[in-house]
Amino acid sequence: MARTQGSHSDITGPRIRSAALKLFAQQGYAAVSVRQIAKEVGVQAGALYNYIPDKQSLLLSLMEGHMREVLAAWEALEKPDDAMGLLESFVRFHIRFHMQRSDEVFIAYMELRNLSDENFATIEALRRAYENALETVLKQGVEAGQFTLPDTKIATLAVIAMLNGVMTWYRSGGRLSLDEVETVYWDMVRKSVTT
Amino acid sequence: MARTQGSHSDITGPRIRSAALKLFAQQGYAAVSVRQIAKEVGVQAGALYNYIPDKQSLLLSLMEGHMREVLAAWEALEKPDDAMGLLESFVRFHIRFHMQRSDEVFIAYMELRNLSDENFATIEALRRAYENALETVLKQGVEAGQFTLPDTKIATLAVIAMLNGVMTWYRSGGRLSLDEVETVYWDMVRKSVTT
DNA sequence: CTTTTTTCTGAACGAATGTTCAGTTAGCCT
DNA sequence: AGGCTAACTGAACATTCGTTCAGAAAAAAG
Repeated sequence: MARTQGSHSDITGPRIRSAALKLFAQQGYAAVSVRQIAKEVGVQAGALYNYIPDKQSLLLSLMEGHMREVLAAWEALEKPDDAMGLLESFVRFHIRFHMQRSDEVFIAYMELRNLSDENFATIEALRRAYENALETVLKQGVEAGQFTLPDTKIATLAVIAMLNGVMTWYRSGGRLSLDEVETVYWDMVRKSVTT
Repeated sequence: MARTQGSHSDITGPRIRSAALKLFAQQGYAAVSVRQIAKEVGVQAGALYNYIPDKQSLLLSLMEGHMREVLAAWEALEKPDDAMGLLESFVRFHIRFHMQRSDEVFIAYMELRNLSDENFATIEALRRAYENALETVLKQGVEAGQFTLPDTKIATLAVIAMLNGVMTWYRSGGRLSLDEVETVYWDMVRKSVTT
């Protein structure tokens, strides 16, 4: 056997990415073998190398793609002008967007240490850009006198950490709807940044 | 060569644990080889098996030991009676204790997926016990009318996630002292649970 | 239908993995 | 001083790892 029936580059490529995404999130980059990914796709290990230079590049590509999508989605979002409305937008956006892509998020935050120095710097810069989006909102609110924060940098990291916590426990179909969860978190965030 | 100069069981044992702890935290359980740990200790790979049954047991032992220490330290802490004081105690305790053991914390939260089902259940139960310590405080505060929370379970997870965020960025010798960081976080937590 | 190109197989590579164990030596006990 | 035992070495085991590549088969092009 060689080329199989119905085999196409534009189908196998994405399938490799999504299989790798799922497995990396489940077991971790280092614990997943190339052969495991190939098996999930239904192909031999060697075939992957028509699509990726090596395993590390696959990881980088997944992480970079995700980070750019988050940033683009936030940019594209219609936002109110005032700081309070902006912060609520951010909280709800963050929870909703990240819940839909829990695998990507998990990888982007957990596999940083498996990146080479150069690749790490790339991803780190993108993450900083996203954090800056939130810090900008917080700063605006502090200047307008709407928020009371001793340190917007710490507050930024604290809020993001808090929101990311959702993904460790929330499962759709549970006790609360996603909208209810958003509201609960928004209440806590709002109170934590105001007096 | 065989037994080396100055070799002792009561020295090598702990050294294996601390080397493994450091390496697992840095690179992840799956990415660290038994030979790597042995090299850090200054010993051959086979020697480790005088101290551990296998690699997985070493991971479990590190995680379980850490979780039990956290629980014991919280139990042993002198605590005030009122919910507000209790919550502040918890926030400051959590940050201080976990900052001193960032490697342990990182492993305990990140390597759960590398545990067998049985071992996972063991660790998960301990983690639940710690979360319950916080939830008990929150419930007490809600009953006393000091806290306003729609859902103590979510609030528990949100607060812990927020506090754990410290460890991703705080480095001693930075702009803020640990005490200042504690205070900033306590302010945010306090405001988030009150009206 | 024939040729070319794309896509994949299957085998192979050296290196690294976790684990076992017979043998060797250092430190302790008498 | 000599024997015993605890502590370790070094080699070996079968697997598995990421990666390469010649060749085969399917699809596309002519």
